[in-house]
Amino acid sequence: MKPLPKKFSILEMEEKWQQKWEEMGVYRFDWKDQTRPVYSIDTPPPYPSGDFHMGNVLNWTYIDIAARYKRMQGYNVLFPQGWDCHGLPTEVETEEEYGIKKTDMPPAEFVKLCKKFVNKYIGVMKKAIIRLGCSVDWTTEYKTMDPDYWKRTQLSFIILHKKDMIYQGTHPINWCPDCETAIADAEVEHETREGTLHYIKFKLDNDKHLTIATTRPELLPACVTVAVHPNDERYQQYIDKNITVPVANRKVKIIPEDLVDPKFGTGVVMICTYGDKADVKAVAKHHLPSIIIIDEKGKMNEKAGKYAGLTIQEAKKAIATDLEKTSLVEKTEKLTQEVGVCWRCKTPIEILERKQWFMKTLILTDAVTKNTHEIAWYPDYMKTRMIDWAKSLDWDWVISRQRIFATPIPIWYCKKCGEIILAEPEWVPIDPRTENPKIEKCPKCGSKAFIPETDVLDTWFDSSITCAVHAGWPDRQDWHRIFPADVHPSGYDIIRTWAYYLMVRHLALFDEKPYKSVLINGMVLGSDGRKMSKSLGNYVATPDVFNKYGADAPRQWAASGGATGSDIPFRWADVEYGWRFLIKLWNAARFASLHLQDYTPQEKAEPELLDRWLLSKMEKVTQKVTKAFENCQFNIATEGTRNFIWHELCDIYIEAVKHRLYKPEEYGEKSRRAAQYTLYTAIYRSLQLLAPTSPHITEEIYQLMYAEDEKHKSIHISPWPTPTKERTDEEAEKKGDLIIATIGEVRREKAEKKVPLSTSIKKLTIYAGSKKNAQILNQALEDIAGTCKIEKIKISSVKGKGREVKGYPNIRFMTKY
RNA sequence: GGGCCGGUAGUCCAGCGUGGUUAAGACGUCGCCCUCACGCGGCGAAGAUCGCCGGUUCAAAUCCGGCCCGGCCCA
Repeated sequence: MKPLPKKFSILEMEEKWQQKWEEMGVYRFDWKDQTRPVYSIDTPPPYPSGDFHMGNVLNWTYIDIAARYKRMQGYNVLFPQGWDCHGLPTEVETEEEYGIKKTDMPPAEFVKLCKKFVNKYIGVMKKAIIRLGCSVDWTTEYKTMDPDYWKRTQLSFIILHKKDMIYQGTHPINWCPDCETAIADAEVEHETREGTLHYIKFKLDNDKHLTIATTRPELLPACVTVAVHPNDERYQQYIDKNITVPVANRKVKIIPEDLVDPKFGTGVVMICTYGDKADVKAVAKHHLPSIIIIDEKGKMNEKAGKYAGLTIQEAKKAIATDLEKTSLVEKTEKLTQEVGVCWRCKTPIEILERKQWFMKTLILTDAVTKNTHEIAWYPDYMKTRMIDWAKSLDWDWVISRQRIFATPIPIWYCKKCGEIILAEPEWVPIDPRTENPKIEKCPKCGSKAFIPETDVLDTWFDSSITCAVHAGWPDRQDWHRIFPADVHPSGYDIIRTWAYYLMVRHLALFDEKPYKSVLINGMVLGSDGRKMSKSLGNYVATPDVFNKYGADAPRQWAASGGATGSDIPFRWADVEYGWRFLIKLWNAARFASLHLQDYTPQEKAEPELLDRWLLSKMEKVTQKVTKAFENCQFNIATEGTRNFIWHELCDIYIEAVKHRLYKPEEYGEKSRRAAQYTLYTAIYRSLQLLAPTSPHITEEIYQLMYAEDEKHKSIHISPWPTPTKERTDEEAEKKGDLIIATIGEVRREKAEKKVPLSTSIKKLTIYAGSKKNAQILNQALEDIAGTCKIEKIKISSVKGKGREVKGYPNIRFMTKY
C-alpha cells in the first residue's frame, strides 16, 4: 500500500484518469459477452452548439452515475454517445460563422460548411463530456449527419412509408416567413408584444352592422366567417344571418363558436385562414373554406386582390387606411398580446397551408398511453406529462422541412405522371437532390425523367430512432438483445418531444416500446431562482466550474442538489461543499494509508466494540445507498455516503481509535490490528459507494491503497458490495451509540465550560444506571479515556448524580479537572 | 384557460408513496479549540407556528377538500 501524499492536484488527477480509462478501455461495451446481463442507455445525442452547459452537466452526471453503478453491479453496460447535427440552428449559425447566406451557393457547398461548423463544436462538447468523467464507450460515437446514420433515418422512413404510416397532405402548418420553412409547434415561442386592436364595422343585410375587433385587419381578404359565443345574448339574433366582410366584399354567415371569448373586444370575431390556431380549429370544425392570402415570403398573394405584392405590414397599413376612408373603423386601441414567433429569428409566424409529409402519430395515442404506463418513470409523476401531451395533440406530426442541412426525404416524382417513387432499402443513403432513383423508368408510365423531393426531414426524425440505432439496428442480427434500452434519460422539458417521438417511431417501426425506464432531470436554475440562461445574466459557464474544482465536486452538486426530477439551483457554495468533502475523504484515506503501512488484508483480526459498530453502520449505509441507486435517488445515495464518511467514519470512529493506532504498546497490538482491519474495510467500502458519483478521486485512492490487494483493474469494475450478516450487528450499534453519546456529552461539557478539548480530565465518574450499561461502558473504557483525554475513569452500575447523557436519562457522570 | 411541479429556519434543499422519533443535511450566523489525516478542520449553540383555512385520525409536514402565492410547459 502506498501512502497518500499530503497534497494533490485535482485537475491533473482527473485528466490522468480520463486518459487512462480510455487507454484501458474499461468502459467498452462487450458485444461478445453472453454471460453478463446487458444494461443499455439511450444517451441523448446533444445538438452540438459548442456549449455544454450546467444543465447538460446535471443530465450527464445522472446518466454516468447510473452507468457506473450498473457496471459495478456486474452489468455489461452500453453507454453510447452521438451527436444530433442537423437543423435550422446549425444553418443559421453557419451563416453567421462564415458570413454567408445559404442561398449564395449550391446546397452541397452549404452542407459542407455546416459539417465543418458542426465538427468544430462536437470537438468542444466531446471534451466537456470527457472532462465531466463520463464513462462513455467512445467506439460507439456517431453523428446524425454521417452517411451511415442517414441510411438508418432513411430506411426508417421507407419502412414507415411501406407500412402506410407516412403520407403527404395539405394541412395548415406553422410557417416562418423569414426562414421560409415549416416549423413544428415545439419551435414556436410566445412573446408578449404590443399591437393595435381595430374595431371594424361589418355590414349586415339590413343596413345595420356588427363591429368586430381584430389585431390583424390585413387578413380581411382571408376572412371566411364571423363568430360569436353561442351563449352571448347580445348576438343571439344574428346567428346564421349573413354579414359582409369589408374590403373583400364577401358575404359570410355568422356562426356560434365556443372558442370565442365574449369579453374580448366586442365579442364578435372574424375567422380567417389563418390568423391563429383557433382559426384552424374553427375552420376544420365548421368545414369552412380556406383562402390563403400570404405567401411563403410573407407577402400578400393574388388572392389579396389589390393588396397583392405588399408585405404583411404594408398590407396592414393599406387596409387600415382604406377602412378609414370608408368610415368602417369605429375606433382603435393599444393592446398587449401573445404572439407566436419563430424561436430562431423571432419573426411572427404565419399559419399557411402547404403540401407536407406527415407521420401518422394520432392513431398511436392509445398505444403510447399504454406503453407509457408500462415504463418505470423516475420520478413517477413525470409520466403524466407524456400522456397528457400525447392526448392533447390535434394534428399528425409534420416531418418535412424546407431546409438544406438535414436528412433528405428519399422520394422522387415522375416528371410525366407524378408517380411517387420511394427509395428501396438498398439504395440508402441517398440524396434525391443530387442522385436519381435507381430505376430505368417510371413503373407507371415508363417516363425516364424524375423530379426530386427537395424537402428534408425534421431533425427529430433523425434522433427519434436512437434506441434502435444504439442497439445496432439494422446491421446487427442480435440488436434485440440490447433493445428496448434499459433507460432513457432526459430533461422534463423535452418529454413532449424527444421521449414522445422516440415512442411513436419505435412503436410504428417495430411494434415495441423503445425504452424500459425514463430518468428525468430537472432544470438548472441560476442563483436568482430562474432557469439559467445567458440572456438572463444568471449564467455560469461549465469550464469556469471545471477549471476551479474539476469534475468530481460539481458532480456532487448535481447528484445532491435536489430530488431526481426537481429543478436545482446552481450555487458555488454547493460545489465548494462537494470539494471540501473530497478533501475530507482524501485526508481520511491518507490517515488510514499512513497507519496501514504494515497491514496485510489476509491477516485475521478480532474487531472490538466500536469496530463492529462502524462495520455495522457501514453495512447499513451500503443497503441504503444501494436501494437509493436502484431507485435513481442520487441525492439520497450521495447524502448517505457523505454522512457515513464525514461523520461516522471521520468524526467519530477515527477520533475514537486514534489512541489504539498510535500507542499499541499501551493498548495492545491486537487492538491495533482490529482498528487497521476496520479502517481498511471501511475506507474501501466508502470508495466503492462513492465511485459512481465521484469517479476520479475514488480511483486515485483505490489505485494507491487497494489495487495491489484487491486486484481490480479499476475501482469502477470492482463488484458492488453486498452487506453481510456477520457484519450487521444491531447490538454493537446500540452499544456503540451509547458510548458515542457518552463521549459527546463529555465534549459538550468541555465546550460549555469553555475548556479546550485537549484539556485532560483527572477523573471521570460515570453512574451507568444499570449493570448492563456499566458493562457496555466498561468495554469501551479505553476509547472513552483516549478520546476525551481522561486520566482515570470509574464506572458505577448504580444511578447517580451529575450531568445527564443526552438520550440516556439513566446515565450521568461527574468530572474532575 | 389547461397540464405538471413547488411553497419546510436568513438562504438552499431532504422527508411526504406504507400518517406516529427532540423535522435531516448544507450555506450563513454565534461561541470555543493551532487535538500528532484534514483550520478547505474539529467541538458546541442559536435559528422552522413545515404557505393559509378546514376535514379525516388517538396522532398530519406527511392523507382529503378549498384557497392564496411562485415556477415550468402548453393553449
